[in-house]
Amino acid sequence: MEREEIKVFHEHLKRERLKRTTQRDLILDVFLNTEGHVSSEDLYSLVKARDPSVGFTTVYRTLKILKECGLARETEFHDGRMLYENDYKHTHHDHLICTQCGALIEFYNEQIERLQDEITRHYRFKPAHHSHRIFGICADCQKAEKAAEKARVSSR
Amino acid sequence: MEREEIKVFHEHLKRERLKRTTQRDLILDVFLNTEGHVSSEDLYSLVKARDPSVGFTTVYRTLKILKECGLARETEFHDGRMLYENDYKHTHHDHLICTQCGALIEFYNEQIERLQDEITRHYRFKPAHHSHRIFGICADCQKAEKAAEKARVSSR
DNA sequence: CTTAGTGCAAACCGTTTGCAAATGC
DNA sequence: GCATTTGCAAACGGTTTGCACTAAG
Repeated sequence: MEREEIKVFHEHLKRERLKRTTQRDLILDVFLNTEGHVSSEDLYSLVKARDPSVGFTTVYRTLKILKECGLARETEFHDGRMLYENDYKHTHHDHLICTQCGALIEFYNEQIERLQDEITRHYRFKPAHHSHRIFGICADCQKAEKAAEKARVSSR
Repeated sequence: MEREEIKVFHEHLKRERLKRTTQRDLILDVFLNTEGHVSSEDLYSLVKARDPSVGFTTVYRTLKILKECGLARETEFHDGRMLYENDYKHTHHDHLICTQCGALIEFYNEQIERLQDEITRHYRFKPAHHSHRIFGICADCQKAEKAAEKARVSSR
């Protein structure tokens, strides 16, 4: 299963006349072993743990390549940092983002996707990708808020 | 009509125990006279034209206040810069963003809005705002691309 | 007269770049 | 051998902050 992603990567390198290096192979391998969303720093420290000689710059540059060949998907969250997730043959989804605790909830809605197609067709716009994020307070944080409120009232 | 926005602003200042200053009044006034999307730099130079003594920092800080009281809406575009638009009693819309020329096409879709409500309700998520952006190539740039392609072929 | 706001410069932070040395092809 | 990649350090660009000074309430 992960073989396939490695193949995609190597074919992309060949197609673009980029070189296959031990660093790039390592970074891909580490990336494929992550779950969910990782920042470039996260990835860097994971890579560093396996080979301390690898530089930050190389991680960045490799992430860019991973994006280009569709292996990584980049999403920006509420604090302005970018997070990456494995995107190869992963079902597309968008995000609810809790601005309090940073929680990420994935959602997918067939109808919204279809409506988007309609919209782009209407404007003769050739869509490449989209970013649909809903910011707010997650269920847990709402509960915590209510509990805090209660405590405040009873202590008066 | 713009009176109303000024009132909203002054009431927000009072409510938050912030002070009304000539700079803040000026920045709001300049902002209300812009059309469409402006960057903080744009706004800064417009403000500067009316009072060269105003600093960048103050424009930033005031934009933050304008966001807080719902007068300005901040959207991030493809190059990572933030653009601001007058959001007071303006009908909500989202954006198609041309990654080639930077063109912004506004769209609004009632059904998508409704589906979003359904989704947040399902996750008991309290939505504050959303950002729905579709990136791709606008009709004009597609035309230009095709024309360039044609020229390339015929010159062979 | 007390508190908040201003403008400046410096700090910040994630990202990008210039470059000499190292590596892949 | 030639071109690309690497790691480092320095640059970048938009934003934020510390601070002495100024102005609002």
